[in-house]
Parts: sequence; structure tokens; C-alpha cells
Amino acid sequence: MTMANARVEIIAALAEVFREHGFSGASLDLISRRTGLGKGSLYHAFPGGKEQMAAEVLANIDAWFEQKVFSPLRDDTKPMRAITRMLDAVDDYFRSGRRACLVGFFALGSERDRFFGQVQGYFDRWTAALAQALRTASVPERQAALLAEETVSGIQGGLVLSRALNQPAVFKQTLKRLRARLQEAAAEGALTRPR
Amino acid sequence: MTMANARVEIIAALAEVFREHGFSGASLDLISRRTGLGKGSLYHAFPGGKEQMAAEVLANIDAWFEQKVFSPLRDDTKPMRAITRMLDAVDDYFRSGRRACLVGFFALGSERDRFFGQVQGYFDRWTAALAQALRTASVPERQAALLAEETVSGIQGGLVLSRALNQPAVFKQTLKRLRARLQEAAAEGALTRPR
DNA sequence: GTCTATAGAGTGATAGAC
DNA sequence: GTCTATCACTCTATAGAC
Repeated sequence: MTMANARVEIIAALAEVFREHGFSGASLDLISRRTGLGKGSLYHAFPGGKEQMAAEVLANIDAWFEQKVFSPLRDDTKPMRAITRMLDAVDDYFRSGRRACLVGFFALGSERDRFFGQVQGYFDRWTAALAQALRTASVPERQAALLAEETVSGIQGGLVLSRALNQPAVFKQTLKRLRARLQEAAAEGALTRPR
Repeated sequence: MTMANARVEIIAALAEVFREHGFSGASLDLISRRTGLGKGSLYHAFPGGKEQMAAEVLANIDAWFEQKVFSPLRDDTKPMRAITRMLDAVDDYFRSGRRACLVGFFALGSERDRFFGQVQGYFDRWTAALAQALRTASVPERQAALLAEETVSGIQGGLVLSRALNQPAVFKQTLKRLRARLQEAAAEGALTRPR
């Protein structure tokens, strides 16, 4: 395995630990066990310590969404296809509500201030990309912005409630509702401004 | 000040600390400073330590919502009045999105398993009470259950996104949208099953 | 004296940093 | 692995109410 690939796998393991235990709950001991690396190796790879680990995890999450979700939303010539794929990707990524969103998790606590740029950027670009896809689907600008906000916020709320009740079905239902709402808006948009 | 009142104030201070720093991030030193109590006093009041403190905070939050929100939703003879008051109470309680929901925060991390009964109970009773209010407003059972879920989950999502972007307006907009949706459903319910 | 609430030094364990 | 700081927690001492 190459060095870069190893780092990707380490960051994936770090992401799970932070997701499950938060920033302060993720002890170096736990991180060491879950990555299989000694403390020395961890500080060799991340001289900035836990802060750098979390920052790189956030950057990695951001890059994944940028490639799989945001970029298609902005650039796909068929916006509704990109939206459908977004919802499928979200369902997979969050394991139908069993997995929490680390960025949303951080947003609720003091980690928001520590990693503010990354937290804000992630949600800013998600809503902006979705709003653009909706506009491409002829949804009026104001409605597109509101619906994008409702969708992104709805996904986060679905994750919270689904995890709180330990019922993945709640998250599934959330995605189903959002999918219907997005398609409905696009259908109305197409009627208002037909090609 | 009476002892009972003092305890309530201590628990309010504890709630803020847990909200801001999570369970593991809330050190006894921080708790000591924020409550103004030495460790001796803290352990005298809460022999079970941090675990008991968090459990009592959750119980306190639950009692507040039970009295101000859940109970009116279940028992008010004018369900739409109770729903309006719920949304106003929620806006106040969460300081228009500036304050996080501790129960939702715990739901995302490993605290969910530690305090599972309380986390699950809070959201279970909230959705059930809201669904009952909607049914009283003649909304069909299935739709009432779905809309209750959408509302509670929507509030949580609004809090996440609002805090992530540091824009209280996002939470305000969420409440506005949910209010409209609930009123619309009630109006339709009244048409379907007129009195 | 007894009781309850307090403070804070002191405990071993474990934290993050190197 | 080794460092020091900090962790959750315990213990002892002390204050005032009765």
C-alpha cells in the first residue's frame, strides 16, 4: 500500500472515532487503538495533534461531498438526476441514519468555533450547490434557495431524530419526503418556464 | 434562597456547560467554575458524579418540555393554539437557533447509548404529543404522525444548520415554514371532516 | 453534640504532547 | 516510551443551623 493510501485509511478511522465520541471524547488512546498506530506514529503523521487530525477529517469529508455531491449538483446538465444521486449518496453515506454527520455534530458544540470555516463552508456549499441545481431545473430563485435550505436542514434533522429513536426508518422517511418535495418543485418549475 | 431553588439554578448552569462542551468536554473544573461550587459541594449534591449531573439536566429539560409543550399538545381543547404556543416556546427556548438542543446533541454521539431512555423518551413523547394535537385538529392519523415527525426533525435540523452557518435567520425560517405546514394541514383536516 | 453544605488538598489514572 | 498537566473522584476539615 502506498503512503498516501495509508493516510486515507487512517483518516477514515479517525473520522469514525470523532463521529462516535466527538472531539474531546476521542482520546489519543482510543485513536491509537482504532488506527492501529502508536502515539509516536500519530504525532509523526499529524504534528498538530488532535486538532490537525480533526481538521484533516473535515477536509476529507468535504472533498468527498464536493466530488460526489456538490460538483454534480452544480454542473450536471440534468439537475434532477444529480439531485436523485445526491439523495442516494446521502442514504449510503449516513448508513440510512445509523451514522451521524460529523460536521453537524461539530456544529452543535464548541467545535463549531474551533473549526468554523470548515463547518460553515461545508453547509454553505451544499445549500448553494443544491439551490443552483434547482434553478437549473427552472425553480424560481427564491424558492430554490428556501428548498435547498429545507433539504439540507431536513437531512440533518432526520439524522438526529433517527439516531435519537434508534430507528433508521425515520431517516428513510425523511429522504422519501424530501425527494418528493424536490421533484414536485422541479415539476412545477418546468410548467412555469417550459423549454 | 431555598435549597430546591439553588439546585434548579445549579442544574441550569450545568445544562449550559453540557450544551456548549458536550459530556466529555465538560470537565469538573469547568463545571466547578460555572456553577460557582467546589468539587466537594458538587459531589455532595450529585454523588453519582457527572453521569448524575447529566441525567438530572436531561430530566429537567424533559420536565420543562412536558409542562410547556407536550402536555398542552395532548390536552388543549384548541390544538392549533397549543401548536402555535409550541413553536413560540421552541423559538424562545433555543434562542432563535443560537442555543443547541442538548438532547439532540447527545443523540448524535455516544451519549445516546449512555442516556438512551431519556433521549428516546424526549423525542418519542414530543412526536406523539404533536401527532395527537394534529389528530384532534382532524388531521388523518397517518398524516398526523408523519407531519409530527417532520416537525420535530425539522426543528432539530434547523438548529444544526442555523448553528453551523451562525445564522439565526435560518432557524427562524425553519419555524416559519413548519408553522405554515402545520396550519395548512389543520385547515385541510377541517375541510375533510367538518364539525 | 448532630446534621448538612461547603471548600479544596490529595488520590491514582489517564490525558495530550513530544 | 516519557513527560507534565489534567482528569474524575475522594477525603478531611470546617462552617453555621438547630
